[in-house]
Parts: sequence; structure tokens; C-alpha cells
Amino acid sequence: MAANSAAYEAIVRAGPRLNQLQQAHAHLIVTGYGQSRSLLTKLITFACSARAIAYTHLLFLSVPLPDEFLFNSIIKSTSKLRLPLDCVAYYRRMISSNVSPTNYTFTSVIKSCADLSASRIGKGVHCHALVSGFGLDTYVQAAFVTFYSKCGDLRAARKVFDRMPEKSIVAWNSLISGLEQNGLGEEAIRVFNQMRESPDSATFVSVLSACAQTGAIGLGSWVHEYIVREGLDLNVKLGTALINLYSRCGDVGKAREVFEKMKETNVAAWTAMISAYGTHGDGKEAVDLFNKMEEDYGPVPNDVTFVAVLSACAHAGLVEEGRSVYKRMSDSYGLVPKVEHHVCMVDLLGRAGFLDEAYGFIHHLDGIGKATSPALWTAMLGACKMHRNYDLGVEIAKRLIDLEPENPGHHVMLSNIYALRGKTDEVSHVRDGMMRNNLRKQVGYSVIEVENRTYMFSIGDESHQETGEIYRYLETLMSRCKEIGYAPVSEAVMHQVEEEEKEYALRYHSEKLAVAFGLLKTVDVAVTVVKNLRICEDCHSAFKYISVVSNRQIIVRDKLRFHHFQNGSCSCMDYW
DNA sequence: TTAGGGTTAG
Repeated sequence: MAANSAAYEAIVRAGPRLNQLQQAHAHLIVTGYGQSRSLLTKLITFACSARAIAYTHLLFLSVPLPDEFLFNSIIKSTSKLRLPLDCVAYYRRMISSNVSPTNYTFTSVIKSCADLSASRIGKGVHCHALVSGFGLDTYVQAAFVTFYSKCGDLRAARKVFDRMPEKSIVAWNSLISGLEQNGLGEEAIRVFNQMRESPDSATFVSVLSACAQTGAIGLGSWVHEYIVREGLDLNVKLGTALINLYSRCGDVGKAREVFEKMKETNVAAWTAMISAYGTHGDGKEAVDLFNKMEEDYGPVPNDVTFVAVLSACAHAGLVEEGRSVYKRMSDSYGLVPKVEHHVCMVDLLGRAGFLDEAYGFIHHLDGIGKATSPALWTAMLGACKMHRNYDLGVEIAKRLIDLEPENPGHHVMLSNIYALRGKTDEVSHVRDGMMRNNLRKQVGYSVIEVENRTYMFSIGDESHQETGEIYRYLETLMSRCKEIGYAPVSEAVMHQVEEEEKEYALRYHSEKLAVAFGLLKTVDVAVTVVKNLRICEDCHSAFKYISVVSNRQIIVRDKLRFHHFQNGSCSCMDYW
């Protein structure tokens, strides 16, 4: 007994360190405990924590009759360590060994299925859990809510959740997070409002993300106030969610305030802040913060950080800074640039007008077998359109259509490029092709929040109570703009709009309606509008003039970045 | 021993 206890102590002392564990293992064998299931289980758990998966497996094979406890330990460890394939393999082995699973088995293996987005395997596990009698286990159910959400099957997630007799806080959080992560921010907020339990810090992280996604600054600030009032600990994840909230709702200053107040920061928090500056067009601040991160012995930047910095440089025209950052990525940090970094570089060079260099960059990648992503050509195409390189643009757009015929975006780009050159026949040809193949451009809409209520506008929208008033006000604004020099963007650009949009012309684009509504309903404050697509050229020009005639600041968040219109100019300096 | 949370290109 004493020897057994000493052996156990030796394993615990070794901890998740491979060398020490192997010594302890040798000792077990020498002292005759090499077959002890309980000691080997402990050893295996540590070996797995050390990520020594081959050794873990070897140890496992040395156990004569693995029991429920050993299987559960190894399934849980592999799941926690994000070794989902091993986890599923041990689960299968457990079944074939006729060892009965428990709720502990299921929660771990479901988590691994979620990590793998392995929809078919997970559904099989679900059936198995039901027939094994764990259909009403709160832990198992919550795990399934997460699993279905991560597979994008929100209906199934909802079904499991709705059938839970006792809905735990974790189940609520799983559903809210699942909705938010699948782009259903509004729905996530609705579910949050139905919650009867008191929310905890994980709830707020997901709710804040949902607010950031939808632009619901009213609820977002309420959550912030609640956190302060109730003295909730502003941990890193919560702080980062707040930075993201303020940034994506247009207030970088407030985002920075939160960042400065955080007691503990990490790479995600810094990256969120850098990204905030980047999307608001303040590339210099983004690069400064990145430099500070390096100088102050801040957290070590990761590949996500580099995407944020490079994108910030691209949007601000900081070509030399971008090149230097890209070089440092591998030279100083040993990170291998991935597709997203390559895309940033093509974007950086292309936007700045170095089309040849951008093209050469892709060809260089091609030469080393790394130019497989259509995203690279999409970035290149954007640059061609921006710098009016029609021939190359048409060539690339056609290539992209060959690569991804189902992507309506490529067809729209080709049509837009033809339109810019006045090739109306070609435009109709592309449009007809889209119609034939049932490819539709994404429907654009703009959202604005006034006094905690959100209002959504689509093009030529007449569904609002105050439609008459909004349209009349917009007319007045536009004629005042014309008096000081505004001219609608040329006829050629008009052809870029969808057929059914033409009748409304450019005048009633969703972002114009939303801005007019905002100006009408508020006094003195900046008007912030969120658009799901990129802002249109004419609206971009119009808002500069509107900021003058209304003497107000207009902030538009489009699909890619922010535009702050004030005193007749935009923060993007027309560089977008 | 179990389930849930933040950062990224086009």
C-alpha cells in the first residue's frame, strides 16, 4: 500500500512533463505496479496533458482491461486539449470494448464533434446519448446546443434548448453565443431579453458581441453600465468584448478608454484595439500601438494581430509600414504568412496603385504553390476596379467566375467593371447570365439605432411610419447639397445597381434613408449607420455635402470599415 | 472530473 501511494506521489510530482512521467512509469514497472489500472490512468491523463499523444496511446494499450474511468479520463483530456480526432477514436473504442458511457463521456465527445464541425458523427453521438438514457441530462443537453450551433444548425440547437425542462445558465449562454456566432445578432439579443436567470460574465460577452454585430449601442452601453454598477470583474474577455463593441459602434475613443482601464490584457485585447484603429482608417495609431506592443514587452503578436495591422496599413495607404510589418512577421516572430496575410499584401499594394507589384506578388506565390485562394484574385480585382484597369479587371473577374461560378459577387464585379466603361451590352449579358443561373446579389440594407430602437432601411423603403417625412427631408437635404456643389455620380455608375433598383435611382439608397432618418430624429449628436454591404460611391459623395449642410457628423460602418463624415470630408480620405 | 465567453483579409 505504501509503495502504491509512493508511486502515485511520484506521478503527481512529475505532472504533465514527458521526461518525468517516463521516469515514473519506469519506476512503476520496476516496483511491480506496471499493470495497475488506477496508477496508469493517472499517468495517462498527465501524458495527454503534455500533448504526448503517441506515448499516451502506448500507455493506454498497456492497460489490460480499460474501465469506464480510464475511458472517461482519456476522452475528457483529449477533448480539453483540442485533440478531437483522438477523442472520437477513444469514444469509439469505448463502445467496441462494451464499456458503458456516462454523461461525462458524452459532454467531452460532443465538444470534440463541435470542434470538428462533424455534423454526422455528432448526430450519431446524440442518438447514442438518447438511447443510453442521457437525453435529460442538463450537461449533455447544453453540450448539444453548442454542438448544433457550431455546425450552423440553429434549428436543431433551438430544438434541444426548447425541450430542456431545466434551462441552465450555460444552456442559455450556449444558445445566445451560437446565434451571435452564426450572424444572428438580433435573435441573440431577443433570447437574452427572454432570460429569467441573472446573466453572468459569459452571457455578457456574447451579448456584447451581438450588440457589436448589429450596432445596438443602446443595449451595449447598458451592459457596460451594469457591469460597472454591479462591480463585475472586467476580465480580459469581457474587456475585449467591450473594446469591440465601442469600436464597431463607431466610438474608437471609448474603445481606447476601456483598453486603458483593463487590469490584465493579452494578445486578443491588443489585437482588438489595433483592429479598431484600422477599421476607422487610423492606420498610424494602429501601427503605433503595434510598435508599443513590441517595445513594452506586451503580449507576443500572433497571426491575427498581423492581419489587423496589415489591413490597417492597407486602408490608410501606409505601404512602407505594411511591407516592414510583413517582413517582421517571419523575421522576428517566425510566423509563416497565411492566405489572409497574402490577401492583405495584395490589398495594400493594389489599393496604393502598385498593380504590377501586387500582380507579381500573386505570381510569386503561385510559383511556390501558395496561390490557391480566390481571395487573392478578389483583392486584386478590387484594386483593378479602383484604379480603373479595365482589361486586367475583366480578365481576373472571368477567371474568378471560372473558379467560383456560384459566387454572385464575382458576376457583380464583372458587370460593374463593364458598366464603368459604358459597355451596356456586356452589362446586360452578365446580368442575364445571373438571372438564368438564379444568382442574386446580396440585398443591401442599413440600420440605425435611435433611442434604443433599431430601424432598418432597404432601398426605396416605404415601410416606415414616417416615410413621407423622411423622403421630403431627404429631398430638401439633397437640393441644399446641390447648391454647394454636389453632383450625383455619373450615369455609368448607375448601371451598377440591380435592375429592380434602377427605378429608385441613387436617391433612395438604404444608407441615405437611414442617415436622413437619423438627422431628423436626433439633435446635435453624430448619426451612426451600419450597412451590410459596401457604401455606394454616390452616397459617399453625398454624405460629405450633407455633413456640411446639416452641420453634423455622420458615421457609416460598411462591410469593411468606417467612414466618418465631417465638415465636407471623410476620414477614409476617399481611399477605400 | 462534466456544458458556455473576446481578436483577423477580400
